[in-house]
Parts: sequence; C-alpha cells; structure tokens
Amino acid sequence: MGATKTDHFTTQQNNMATMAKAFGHPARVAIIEYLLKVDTCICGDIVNVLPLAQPTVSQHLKELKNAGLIKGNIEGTAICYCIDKKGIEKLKKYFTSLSAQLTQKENNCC
Amino acid sequence: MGATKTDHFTTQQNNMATMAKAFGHPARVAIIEYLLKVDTCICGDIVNVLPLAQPTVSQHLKELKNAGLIKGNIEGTAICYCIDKKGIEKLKKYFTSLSAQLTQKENNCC
DNA sequence: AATATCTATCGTAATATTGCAATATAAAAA
DNA sequence: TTTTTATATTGCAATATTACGATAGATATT
Repeated sequence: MGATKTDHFTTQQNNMATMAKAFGHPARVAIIEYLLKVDTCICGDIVNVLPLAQPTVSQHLKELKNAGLIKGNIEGTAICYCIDKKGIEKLKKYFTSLSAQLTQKENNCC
Repeated sequence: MGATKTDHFTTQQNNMATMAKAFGHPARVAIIEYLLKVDTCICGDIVNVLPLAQPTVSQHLKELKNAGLIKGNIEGTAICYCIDKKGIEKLKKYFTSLSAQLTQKENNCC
C-alpha cells in the first residue's frame, strides 16, 4: 500500500488534510511567511530567499497553489505570487472552532 | 534525496510544519474530530470507528502524539487518549496571527 | 534575430509515508 | 495459570514526497 484511503473519509476531512499537508513542510511555511512579510506581490525573488534549488521551490509553490493557499498571476516575465486569504481563513476558522469546542468541554481526564 | 532539509529553516518553521503535517491526513483529522465529539477520554474504540486496521490506527495515534496534538494515558488495559489542548492552541494562534496580518496589509494585487 | 532572465516541467534517485498481516506485550478475566 | 482483550511493534510492499540537474517555454532586452 502507501496510498491514502481518502474514499473512507468525509470531503471536509479530506479538505482539511490537504490544506494542513501543504503547510506540513518547513519550506512551504517559509514561503508563506515570506509572502506575508514582503509588501509587494511581485515575488520573483522567492528562489533567492530559500535554501533550495529553483525546481524544488517551483514544486513547493505548485503544491501551495493546489491547496488554495497562494495565488499566482503572470506579471510580464515574472510571476506574481501572493497568499490566498481564503485558504488561511479556512484554517484559522477550523482551529478556532476546535479550540472553542475544547474549552467548552473541559473533560480533562488526561 | 527525498529527505526534508530541516536544517535550513527556523525551529518555529519546523515546529509548525510538524504539527501541520500531523493534521495532513484525513484519518488523523477524523481521529481528532472523534476525540472532540466523544464525552469521555477513554477512547478504546477509536479503531472500531475508523475504516483502517488496528496497526494503522496505532501508527496514526503515535504521530499525533509525537506532534503534541493528543495525549495518551494508560488506563488499565485500555489506553486513554485525548486531545492535547496546547497543540491545538498553537495552531489556532498561528493561523489567527497570519489572518490578522493579512487583513492589515491589504496589498491585494492578485 | 540572438541573448538573457525567469519559471515550469521532465526524469530520476533518495527517502518517507501509508497500510496491513503477523507477532509481541501487558493487563484483566476466567 | 490460561485465556481473553487492548494496544504496540516489526517487517514488508505499494505509493508519495523531496530534491535537483537538465531542459523547455515564454517574455524582455540587446
């Protein structure tokens, strides 16, 4: 085996997993944090900032894009990448909800 | 190759990636959601709830534990698993912060 | 047109993950 | 003590991920 059994879980669960998975690599965390830091969206310098080769960075960007965490527009010869707020918002809402439910429960037997 | 280059990123970035990665599988999302749903912490029935074999579930539980997302106490013959609030809280804070920073910026060129 | 620049894709090697059967471990019940 | 019950570990096969060199495509610049 080796393939995830996505069929057996709900769409929501799979969606959450996909987004979280995209965040599950330090390089992609670094990319998001860099995109947040820089003022402009013209982000042709991501490769220079990361300690990884250009094809590797390109691959990570693709995954972030597929997960709905960043958007990419063609801007002349360069590509303009920026964070997709919707994706971050979904993650925020999910964990905020989890946290709130936990506080309500207070079943701390552990 | 194939191994993540953790050395080149900050501890915080690696920590975030580790926690997010633990959430990056629908079975583990389902486990967290189940632990949240049930009232008690005595969770010997996780295996019966999931569409996966016992060793597979055990492995997923181990990963969630290593990532600091659940806690496990020995409770006689069964093991008492429950959510580790600290972990969820960290994720919540991180994404809440990201979201807040995004709202402040408003540099929506995309 | 030729060149330079930026990004994507392909191909491939190294490593990690997923999943399960078989087995081990440990405590409760008989 | 033997058996049952619950969970962990081991070993292995299938698949996915990570990383990069080589190369392709597309737009600026000369």
